[in-house]
Amino acid sequence: MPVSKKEISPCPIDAMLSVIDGRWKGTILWRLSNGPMRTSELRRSIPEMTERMLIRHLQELVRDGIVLRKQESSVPPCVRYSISKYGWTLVPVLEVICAWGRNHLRRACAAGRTAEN
Amino acid sequence: MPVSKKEISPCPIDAMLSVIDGRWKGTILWRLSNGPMRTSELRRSIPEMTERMLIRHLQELVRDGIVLRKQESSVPPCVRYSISKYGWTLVPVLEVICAWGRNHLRRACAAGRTAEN
DNA sequence: GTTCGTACTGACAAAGGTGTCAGTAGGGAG
DNA sequence: CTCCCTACTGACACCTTTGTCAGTACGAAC
Repeated sequence: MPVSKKEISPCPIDAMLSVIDGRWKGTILWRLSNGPMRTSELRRSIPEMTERMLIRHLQELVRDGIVLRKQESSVPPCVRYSISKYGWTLVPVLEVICAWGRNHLRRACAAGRTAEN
Repeated sequence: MPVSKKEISPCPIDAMLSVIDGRWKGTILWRLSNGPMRTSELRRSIPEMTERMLIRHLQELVRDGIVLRKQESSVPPCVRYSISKYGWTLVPVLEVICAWGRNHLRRACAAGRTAEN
């Protein structure tokens, strides 16, 4: 089930990126940062994403210890995902990334190709 | 010349990741953070990377305004790359990423699979 | 008794990033 | 005259990630 970089690189930047990297992981984490959600809730909240991808990403996030999976084995199965205590240490990092990205987008929009510096 | 995500996503996290993402970009930036370097110097300093990849990544970094290309048109061509003023705004972000990654690697090594939470 | 919903899996095709290989120009060394 | 060095390009194969499609179990609703 390949979703992110296969082997664990000793480079810390790569290590961090391998956790975040994956087409929808950022979005999933973003949704979960508002509180626990069921699989189907998550899927419906990101319509462009397929269920297959959701599950593959969730499994990786769980494997990496970022997300917690809690199953109430009722008969229509009910699984709830939430950000783990460890996962919360990731959130400030995402915020830094997000801040830079926002600035980058502004720059990309504003300057078609003006000042480089 | 595909190296990173094709279309510009409106998501700031994706925007930032598209700048960093690429097998060798982190390493290249790391090397350049010690000062300007020639193409061949860079290539030799990262032996596992091919010249082709170096150049593709450098071109993207230049396109994104992170890296500056300075050509002295002497007869054996001499091109020097350096981190731009804008590129330096990225460095603290990389440091945050790196710090988290380092911690993550420690955790991954120490805990084969011990405490989750 | 067929259909719906849940959370998932497996097989497979389509995209896209990465790597390999050869080739470019022009001066210097041998 | 040939080879080496520089920085770079183009064609192409490979492999990983992404996406599509069908199928699983089980109970509840109709």
